[in-house]
Amino acid sequence: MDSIDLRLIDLLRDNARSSYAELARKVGLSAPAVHERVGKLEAAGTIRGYRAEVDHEALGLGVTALIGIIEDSGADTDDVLTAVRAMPEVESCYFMAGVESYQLTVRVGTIAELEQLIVRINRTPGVASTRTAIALSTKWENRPQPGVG
Amino acid sequence: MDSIDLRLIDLLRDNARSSYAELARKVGLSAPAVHERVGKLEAAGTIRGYRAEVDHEALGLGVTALIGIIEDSGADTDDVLTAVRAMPEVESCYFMAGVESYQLTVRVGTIAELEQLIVRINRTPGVASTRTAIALSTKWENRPQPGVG
DNA sequence: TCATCACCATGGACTCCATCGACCTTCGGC
DNA sequence: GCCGAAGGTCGATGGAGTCCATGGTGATGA
Repeated sequence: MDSIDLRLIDLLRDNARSSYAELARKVGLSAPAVHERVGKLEAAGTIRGYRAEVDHEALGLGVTALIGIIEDSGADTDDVLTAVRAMPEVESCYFMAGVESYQLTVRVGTIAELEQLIVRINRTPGVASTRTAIALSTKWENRPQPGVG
Repeated sequence: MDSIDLRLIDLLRDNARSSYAELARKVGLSAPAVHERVGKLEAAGTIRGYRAEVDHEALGLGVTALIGIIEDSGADTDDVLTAVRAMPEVESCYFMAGVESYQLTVRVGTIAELEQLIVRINRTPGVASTRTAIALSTKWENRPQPGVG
């Protein structure tokens, strides 16, 4: 994990479809060398995968919301987690410090669908209550942190 | 935008480095046809880009937090936004409905750095107060929603 | 200080892919 | 029924991906 690895990571976070030859030119190595380095970063889990970023509105998922979950005292946390994991609308899920055990990022097409999702989460065993905040607009998302990160 | 486009999007969200030939095999078209479809999806903005996903802990950014910003009454929203945009630690930024105008996802290396970041945000003109919640663990992030999205 | 070992980059070779042009099919409108 | 547009397949070619053998370099230990 040296500075060349970091540059490769930066380049791949900027454009994951760059060819190895292009990466090699940019970092000043040969293509096989880059190939091996990237392979090792993948094997080590430093690079987890490659994702296309989409325009959610264009795909009919124009409503983004953040939902905090407060658990029942004595609830089995794994049950809540399993139930939430089964909901495809939940894009991200963090286990939090504080009153709200989980913080979710969800994406749905309409406010009506959001309502149904909230109802479903509230009905989940172990969930005491939820708090929902709706994103009116997304300024930016998943912006890579250059240099290190 | 037909079902083949949606499948291509799903495949690219799963692995953005798939070759056109591989995508072609999976959707039952020729490679040039897939090439043209993907190019159109990119040109239309439906596909915004391709990003490598990294293990943030491995890169020394093990602390994730969510920060809500309450603005001063009468503050210029653009000033706050510009200031926050200049902070590389801020990975995502949503403009929200509710008391907290902005919701940020931030990533730093240590709690000390988080403290400094919060101080910096609080000192930003237009910011009345902030509310920070720390993620103890990330259950999942940026999970693609299959089928549509 | 020198020998040894392990690791990594290089360069070549071979296979496969990206991509362009030409032609074909299908569908809508006239 | 004909024509044009859109979008598909096919074929060719230039370049990329990837494997392998070789050589150089830095660290370790005697």
